[in-house]
Amino acid sequence: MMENTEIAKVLRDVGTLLEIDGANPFRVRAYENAARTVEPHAVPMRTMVESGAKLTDLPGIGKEMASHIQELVTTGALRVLQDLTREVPYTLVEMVRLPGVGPKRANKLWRELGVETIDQLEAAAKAGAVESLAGFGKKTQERIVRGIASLKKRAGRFRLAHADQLVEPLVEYMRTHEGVRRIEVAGSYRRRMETVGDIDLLVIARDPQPVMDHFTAYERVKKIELASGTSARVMLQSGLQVNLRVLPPASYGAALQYFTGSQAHNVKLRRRAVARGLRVSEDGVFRVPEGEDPDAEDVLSGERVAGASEEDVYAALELAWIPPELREDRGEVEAAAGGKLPELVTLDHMRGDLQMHSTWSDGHDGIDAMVKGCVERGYEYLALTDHSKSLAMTGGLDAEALREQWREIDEVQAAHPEIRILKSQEIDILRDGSLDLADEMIEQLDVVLVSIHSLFDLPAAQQTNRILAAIRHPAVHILAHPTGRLINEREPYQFDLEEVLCCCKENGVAVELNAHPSRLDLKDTQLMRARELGVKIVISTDAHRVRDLDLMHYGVEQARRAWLAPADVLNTRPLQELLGSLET
DNA sequence: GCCGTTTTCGGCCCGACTGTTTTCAGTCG
Repeated sequence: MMENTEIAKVLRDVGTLLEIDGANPFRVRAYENAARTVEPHAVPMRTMVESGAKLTDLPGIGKEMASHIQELVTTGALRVLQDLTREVPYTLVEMVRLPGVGPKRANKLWRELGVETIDQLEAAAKAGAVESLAGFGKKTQERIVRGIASLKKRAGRFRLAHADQLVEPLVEYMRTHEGVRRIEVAGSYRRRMETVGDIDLLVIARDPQPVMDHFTAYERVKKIELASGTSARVMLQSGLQVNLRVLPPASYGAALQYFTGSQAHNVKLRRRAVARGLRVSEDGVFRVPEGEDPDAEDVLSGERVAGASEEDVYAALELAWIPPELREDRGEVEAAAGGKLPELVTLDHMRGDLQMHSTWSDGHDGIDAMVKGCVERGYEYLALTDHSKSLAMTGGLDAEALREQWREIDEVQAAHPEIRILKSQEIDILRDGSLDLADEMIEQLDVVLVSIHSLFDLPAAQQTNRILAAIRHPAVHILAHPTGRLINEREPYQFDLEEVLCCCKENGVAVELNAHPSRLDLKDTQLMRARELGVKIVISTDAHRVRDLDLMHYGVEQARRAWLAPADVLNTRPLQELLGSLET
């Protein structure tokens, strides 16, 4: 059974292989477009196929794509892909993702050097065989080596949102078993880390075996790696490893605490326990009998003082319950001991979204739809931030187009007095730090958002100066996705973030926490630093369609990992207060 | 391969940068 993300991946891979093979570029794009439709679609393709829904009604899905999707859903494979991989090695798809390597170069590397895998490419590049190829050179070769190193660093980790898509149906499936009394996902997933390596599933059940059998029988399981007693480990078809532990009610809280981690957090807790004559394990909290070595292996000796719930585990250590997002040993244990845990921001605190796009540039939905989407989510305001003109590929707006857009905004605003539409633009920061819109236009915007979308490889000093110049523009309010990273895809550009944050502070410019799960930019530790410096922070989805507005929770989760309270986040404030604090 | 129609073909976001060239292909967003 395939999820939409997996179907999208297959379609995308077919497109990439066709591209390497030199196929018609528009045909290639058709596969990419189809993937972009399938991936975020609310209804699973398998449900649509089962119910006989017309797939060709979806944008970018014609007769051919519909039949591909049908085939994938029913057989789990795609004939077209199999045929194609007889022509072009499947592994070249991965190569194309390296910065500096596109379809043409991948083709050349393969045909002229016989390179098919990343490992072979690495060997060839390190041996200096790549630079001698026509169209390649020393710099490209070095770039490839760097790209591979970066790729290997993140091997096997899934973006949180990707993991969500795989884990949610699995949890639903597990719940359908009558023996499952309670189920929780622990680990880095529960701490809402930006990427996760594997999944830890905890289940309370009286009788473990039927639950274990149910788990290993999940149709998306590719391989059962281990299954005995009360624990199992499987590999899903997506490559995600999932561990299951079936537990008795009495130790559920202790196990949940233990398997949620982090390692560093748990070490700190156990140290605290020892100082109180206690021992914490995944089975519970125990009082160490007089004269016994607290590090002894026999974990079940001594009186059990806690373990059924996480709250009582923490309470036994004289600690308030600590939200999972904080459990990184960044001072949360000390804070919990001193009653100084922060009141963390929640989704309910958010009163508006300050970055989104419409069909005026590269968004999928019109202004009216986006506004209604924000109304439905209970927001008081939103900022419409279509791109500026130098981003030609997105259909960025020049001054004239922007004025036209304002007329439409005024109309939509008149129809929706219940929400305030803030006129804004995501203005490109040009090479020299100047902005991609005339000052007389900028001055008329309610919110001025600036960001970088070009020249990612400038030397650090130059990049820093470029950003500083933009921040110093007196009209600028928000620096969007400040580091430019794409999780698992692209490293941040090189610049001095500390200097930029200080400059934001001096100039009253807020930094964005871009909530899109492929960005989450700034990241948690950087946000902590921003907050420490007194820099204002906003959380925005960067939505390109109505559904993307729901990505706000990823931003909030990341903010919680950074200890942010509602007061630290400007768009938790009512409209007038927000506008006031953007100006100062 | 999709789409829309001026309805079964012809068009499909496009401009800039980089490193390789010696006038530009390939990559990127």
